[in-house]
Amino acid sequence: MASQKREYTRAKIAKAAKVNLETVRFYEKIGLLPNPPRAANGYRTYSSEHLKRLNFIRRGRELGFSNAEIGNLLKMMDGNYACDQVKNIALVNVSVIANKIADLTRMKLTLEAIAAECRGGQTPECAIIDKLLES
Amino acid sequence: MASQKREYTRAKIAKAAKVNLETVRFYEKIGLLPNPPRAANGYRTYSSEHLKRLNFIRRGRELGFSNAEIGNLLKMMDGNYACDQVKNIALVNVSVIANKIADLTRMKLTLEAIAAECRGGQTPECAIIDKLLES
DNA sequence: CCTTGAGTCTGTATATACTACAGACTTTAT
DNA sequence: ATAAAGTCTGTAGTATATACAGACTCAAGG
Repeated sequence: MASQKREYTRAKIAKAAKVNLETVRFYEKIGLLPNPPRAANGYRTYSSEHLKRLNFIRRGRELGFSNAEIGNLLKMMDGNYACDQVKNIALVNVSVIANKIADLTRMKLTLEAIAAECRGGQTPECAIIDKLLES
Repeated sequence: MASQKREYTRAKIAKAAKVNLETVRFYEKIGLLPNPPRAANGYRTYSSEHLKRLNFIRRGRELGFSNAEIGNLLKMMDGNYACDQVKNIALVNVSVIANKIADLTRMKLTLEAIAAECRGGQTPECAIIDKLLES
């Protein structure tokens, strides 16, 4: 018995999946989360299937997948997928992340170097401004 | 003689400052770049002052400053500024960047670990999907 | 039963930082 | 003279949400 057949309101499922209340509706709008059935009053009624999917999305986001990539992973999950394809998407992401880290590291070093030259204080001369103005 | 009193069209200044043509107009719209005088035909005529500013903006962006922060730096440059304030902005940025690097590093390690467990191949079971579905 | 507060509904606006396009006009080159 | 290239404006789209207004419904207390 993996998950019980529970029902959730939007606020409840948002809390359970640790995403923002409005984000749930947003994911429905962009097709990541299937539209839940509505009660007689028009209120959405989510199931544990929705919760599982929302958790999947959140974890994917935490690992740096774009919503489009998560959509692909979900589509694969729903249809037939080969492990190869999934692994490929993951590895592409690893290299994208590696590039971002390299960029940020370069930025940080430069910024630290510039800031270190700055004497601070109340003087109107500033090494940082000078550096940014350099031709 | 730092910079000659040259004039530039939008395409020319964009190229000279290494920013996208449309981005120039965008920076005017959000107030980072002062509106240039217009020729009789309505065309913008930029000066070397504009080029200096555009270069400043680009370099700032490359160092991870937001447009709002660059706006502050430019305002300081135009008025009276104290080196202290500038340095502060720079150092706040260093720590923001450091946090981003830490986040990305964590993401990358997790993703690599998950991908390493994946046998690949054409099987429909996938350690990556399983990991994302984990409760 | 009535009121009040909380929850939900929809559509739309905001934020960041651009990029792209349509339709009209001007300038430049052949 | 004509065609290509550049410029103008306003607006829409990208990605990823978040927030709000105004209407409606529901649950609890007196």
